[in-house]
Amino acid sequence: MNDELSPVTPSAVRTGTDWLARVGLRPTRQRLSLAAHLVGDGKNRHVTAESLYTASRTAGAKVSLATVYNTLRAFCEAGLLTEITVDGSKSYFDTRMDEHPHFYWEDSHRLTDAPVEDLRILGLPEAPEGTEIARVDVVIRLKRA
Amino acid sequence: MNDELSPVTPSAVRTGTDWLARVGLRPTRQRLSLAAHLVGDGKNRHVTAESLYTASRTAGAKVSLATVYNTLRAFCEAGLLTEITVDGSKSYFDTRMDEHPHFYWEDSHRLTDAPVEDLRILGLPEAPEGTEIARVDVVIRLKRA
DNA sequence: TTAAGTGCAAATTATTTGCAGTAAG
DNA sequence: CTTACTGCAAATAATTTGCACTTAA
Repeated sequence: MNDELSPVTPSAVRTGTDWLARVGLRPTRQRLSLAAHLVGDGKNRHVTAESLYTASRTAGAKVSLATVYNTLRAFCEAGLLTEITVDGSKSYFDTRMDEHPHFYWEDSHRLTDAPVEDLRILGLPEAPEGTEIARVDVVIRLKRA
Repeated sequence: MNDELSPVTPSAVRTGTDWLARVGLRPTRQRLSLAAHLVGDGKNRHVTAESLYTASRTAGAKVSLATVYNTLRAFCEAGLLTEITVDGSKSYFDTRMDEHPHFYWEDSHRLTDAPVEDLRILGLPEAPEGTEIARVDVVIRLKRA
């Protein structure tokens, strides 16, 4: 639920290491530090390249922004993250891999999980000929009341 | 359903003129030509700045890309269009203003209306304290079967 | 050792903006 | 006339890439 910073404890590093090992990604220093931030405390997180970069550097890690971009892409391709688009300008990355709805806070530009255990989408159309449904994205846009 | 080109007939121009008049936007040559493409045939359409620019020029209109961008933005602010984000890289603009789900064709990067009259979303969470739901976006991502 | 990963800086892509010229009311 | 609109070209923002260097296996 909290989104940006998780302390990079030894156990966080361990978790991150396993996370990478699971998909056969080479555990480099920077990947480990990014992984620790992403999954270190077991909670799921929503980051942008910029926010993860800032968080990592603040925690003392030495990574370049380009590597953060490349790493996020690599994690996505390996199936460790999902990319979510809500804002047009930037991409968000979510550590939670199952299909679930999001809150998008329009004023602060933040993305969080929507607390829904019982969301039901009924009457979903068939996928047209020759296609299949890859995913259904549900984004609940919130504005200040 | 068809998305890019609509013939710019006299009646299309008339429709476009009314469309602009409704929100008090000055009917300049380029706005009229873009409007004719967008709502000229009464069907709703999904365009990107680039696709509308190309379509307009192909039809002989003289507009600059910058003006297409500015105009799309103006139309949005005036409540004539909705901006939809699915792709991260580009923005799509929809002439249909009510809340409705979309198909996003991942291979061709096209956006169309999903044919659903009876889509029901149940169990939607409450908007958190101090916020209200601005809109719920549903995007059905299609991939080649 | 050796292919994969990293970090710059330069390149790309989508979009916005400044400002001089043009046209609508 | 007068203010809004248009069209370039230059500016910006997010992201990617080329390439020499480093490092995990």
